[in-house]
Amino acid sequence: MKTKTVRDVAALARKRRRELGLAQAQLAAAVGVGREWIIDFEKGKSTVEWGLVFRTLKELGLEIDLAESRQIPPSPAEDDLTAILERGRRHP
Amino acid sequence: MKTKTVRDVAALARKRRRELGLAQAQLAAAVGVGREWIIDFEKGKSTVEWGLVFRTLKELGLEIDLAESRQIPPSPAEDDLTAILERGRRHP
DNA sequence: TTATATTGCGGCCGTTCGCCGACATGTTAT
DNA sequence: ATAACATGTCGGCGAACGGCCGCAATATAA
Repeated sequence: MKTKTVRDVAALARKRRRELGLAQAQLAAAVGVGREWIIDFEKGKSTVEWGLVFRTLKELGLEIDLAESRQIPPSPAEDDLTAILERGRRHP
Repeated sequence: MKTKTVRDVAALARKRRRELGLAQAQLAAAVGVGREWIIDFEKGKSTVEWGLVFRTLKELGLEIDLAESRQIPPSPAEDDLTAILERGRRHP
C-alpha cells in the first residue's frame, strides 16, 4: 500500500490494529510507549519519534518498503538554495 | 526494498542522496532542516522526527509502502497481554 | 437500563530534539 | 601552495516530545 502522507500511515496502522483486535493500551505496552503516544501517532502527528513509529509498524506486522520513484521530485527551493549556500561559506 | 531497521532506511537514503548528487546541505535545505539533522538521520538516529523522515524520503524520491506481513510478531510483553486478552475474551 | 472497556484530551514536568554557530578533517580544483 | 567544498563534531539554547495522572465522551457487553 503506497502512502503519501504520515496520515496515510496513521490510518493504516489504526485499521491494522483494530483488525488484530488490539486496544491502544495493549499496543502501547507491546511497543513500550504510553497510551497517549499511540493516540498521537494514529492522529497523524508528525513530530513523533521515527524509531517508535518503526517499532509500532513492526509490532502491527506492517513491513516498510522503500520504492524508488523514478523522477526527482520538484526541487522546491532552487533559488533559495543558492542564497543559503552563499551564506554557508565565507565570502570570497 | 524491504527495510528491517531504521538503519536500513538511513543507509538507503544516504545511498539515494549520493546517487542524486546531492550534498547534505542541499538536501537539508530542500527538506527544510538543518545539516545536522541529515547527519543524524543518515547515522540511523531513531529519535528524529517521523514527519521529517517522511519528507526527506519523499524529497529523495523514495516512496513508502506498507505491506502486511503475516501474523502478529512474537509479542514481547506476553505475560501482561495474556492477562489483558483473557479479559477481552469470553472465558468458560 | 447498568456496568465495563476504550478512546480522547488537557495539564505538568524531566528530558531531549533541532538549529545555530565555530571548528577539524579530507578531497578536489586552481 | 591556496581555496572551496563536503562531512562531522562540539557547546549552547529555545522549544517540544513523551510519560504520568485524571476525567469526559463514546463504544461495547451483561
